[in-house]
Amino acid sequence: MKQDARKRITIDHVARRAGVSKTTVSRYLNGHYEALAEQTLKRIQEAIIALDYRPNRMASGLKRDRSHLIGIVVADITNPFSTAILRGAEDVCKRHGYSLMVCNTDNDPAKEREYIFMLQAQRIDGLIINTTGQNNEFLHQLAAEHTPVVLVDRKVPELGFDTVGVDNEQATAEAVHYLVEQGYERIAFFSEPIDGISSRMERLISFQNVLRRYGHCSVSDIYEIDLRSEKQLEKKLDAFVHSSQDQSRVLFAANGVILLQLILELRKKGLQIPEDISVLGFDDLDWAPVVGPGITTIAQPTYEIGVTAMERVLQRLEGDDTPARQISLSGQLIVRGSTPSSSKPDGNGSSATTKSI
Amino acid sequence: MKQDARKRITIDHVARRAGVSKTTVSRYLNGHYEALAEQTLKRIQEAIIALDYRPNRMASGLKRDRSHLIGIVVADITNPFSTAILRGAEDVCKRHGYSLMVCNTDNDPAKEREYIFMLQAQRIDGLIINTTGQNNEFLHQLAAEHTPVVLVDRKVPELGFDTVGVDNEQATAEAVHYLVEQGYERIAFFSEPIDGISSRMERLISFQNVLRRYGHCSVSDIYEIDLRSEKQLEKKLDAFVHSSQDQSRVLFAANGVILLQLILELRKKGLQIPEDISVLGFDDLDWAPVVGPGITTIAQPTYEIGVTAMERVLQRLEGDDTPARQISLSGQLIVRGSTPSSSKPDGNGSSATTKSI
DNA sequence: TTGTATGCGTTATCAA
DNA sequence: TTGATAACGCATACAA
Repeated sequence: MKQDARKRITIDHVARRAGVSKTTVSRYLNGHYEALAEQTLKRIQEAIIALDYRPNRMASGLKRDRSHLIGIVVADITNPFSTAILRGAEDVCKRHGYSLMVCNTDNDPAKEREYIFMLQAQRIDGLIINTTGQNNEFLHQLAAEHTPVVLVDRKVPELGFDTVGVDNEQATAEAVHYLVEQGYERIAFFSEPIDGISSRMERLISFQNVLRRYGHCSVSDIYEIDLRSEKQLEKKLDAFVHSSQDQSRVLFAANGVILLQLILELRKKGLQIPEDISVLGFDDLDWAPVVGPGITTIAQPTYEIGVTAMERVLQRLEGDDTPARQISLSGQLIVRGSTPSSSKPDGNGSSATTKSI
Repeated sequence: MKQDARKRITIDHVARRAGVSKTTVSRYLNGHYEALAEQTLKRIQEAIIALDYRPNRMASGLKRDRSHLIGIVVADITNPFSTAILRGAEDVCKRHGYSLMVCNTDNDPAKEREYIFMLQAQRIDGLIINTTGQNNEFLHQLAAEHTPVVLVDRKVPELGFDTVGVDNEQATAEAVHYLVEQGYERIAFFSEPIDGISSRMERLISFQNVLRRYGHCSVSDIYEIDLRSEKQLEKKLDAFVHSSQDQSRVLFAANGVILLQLILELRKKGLQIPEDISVLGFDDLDWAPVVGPGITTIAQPTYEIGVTAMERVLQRLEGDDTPARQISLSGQLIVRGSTPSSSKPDGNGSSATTKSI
């Protein structure tokens, strides 16, 4: 019935051709060279090359209960933040002979759940996840099956998993501190909905803490934007812009997505950066230097987050059963022209200063 | 020896609990409801839920020679062009119960080869690849094993595979046509190294063809830039800038990466867009509207490319064995302020006109 | 409508 | 140093 009668090459063919048993071939495949006569070793090598044999990972996976697959679940694969993490994870993965299964949830808990199920069905060996926080039960299940789970960007304390992300508290504090010192009278915090998302929460809290320490009036200039609804951003930005008429003011964008949306909206309104309003954003996107006078940003070590998360998974896989670790990598404030000192309304122009924090 | 003595739930457990044989359970799992008594069907359902059973895809995959895995190999996963494709492919994949294995090659043929091997080992059911063109032999092998392969963005005629991408000829022609009509005296083509990469080649050829038709002098203003070498872009941009002193001029960036690099370099030199030099880029990146006066771009239907490629794979998987198809999706010229009519050095400001091509 | 027996390609156990 | 044999979890031919 099948088109091609010639079956695929299996370990049996290799064994036959090398004149040994498949056990012996298997030993070779798994690097037990100590237990092989030089003669047989060579014969096996030759047979493998001659037949162009490729071991079947489904078979060995079934037997050993190891798929060599690592799942990675991100909120939005088109977000540069996610892809940088992906790339970091991928590089490490490859080096260790694992492959990545990538899943995109759009922050939808239902989609996330479906993906977790799929990944479980594939018997992934480990999982890196930027979770919505709504599927803790299923994540727990994974862990109970001894599948290491590492959370990136977002923490869920009750899960007790390893966690990797930027140090939001420090990075935000540094940036807000800087803005206050630049003399801004009004500093607005724009974020996607906080929900229970730890990274957003941490940034908000740090933002408010710093302002409170300074006795700054902007403690309540907080705007949560659901980008799925058309006009929210426009309205809320309007509200802030009008309420801060004639004051020196700056927008703190809590992530790269909201940063871009804010800049688009400012442009639509004909507001100039920084003449009419200043801007600072979390996430140092590649276009930040070329928009307006250059956008001041907080650079996240996204690639390293991916690398670190993946390394954590591999360590767990190798038997590390020390308590869960919360790993925070530090961010870096990159000052550009979008946040000039508010007394002297001009500034550094296109030069960029970086400041480790 | 193992930590957890409780083994995983298998089809056997379900069978036992439901009081049937595993054959029957298997029938249920595969949707052969016609062959099941309502009674047993219910009992099986209950057992599955009670035990929270998840079929093991490695096992079923081994038996059926189907992994439910689709490989996707891209040159650079941090490039928005790639991620948009990824997202399209992913959406379709998910709808059909497949999962994506994502691989990143950095345009390195060696890496590409390693990944192809890995994917073969995992017995992927299909492959979408943005290939370097240096591993045709191995891609052929895959096809010989009846694994559908679909090429995105780059064609390799001798491979005889399905192909999905933007219509480079049309899109480029439209854009160059537009630039000529805007009255530019010098139009420079900047691209990453053409090598044998079909999409780059097609854009170049179309570029030159249009200029020739017009008897335009810029037919040889061609610059290939290897971005891995530090100063190449700077030097070549310098060369063009100096050679076109006092002429109206525009940069045609053949993809999004080179576009951004050009803009960064212009800024470093203190050259204004469009006062000192105009710019047009292939790939409508999300920041294009907010850089300078807005960058005129060619929008590629990247998401649709991903969707279409994945659909092609699935069709092949379902037995479609019609001849290979070359699918070209049309691009869209999006006119913004970076390419004003060169006679009247001002223009549309921030408004954008789109023009289907 | 259901069950028995066999095999998918690999690894692990045990014996030689 | 090597090999025979029995799993791994599932699907299928065939029988009942």
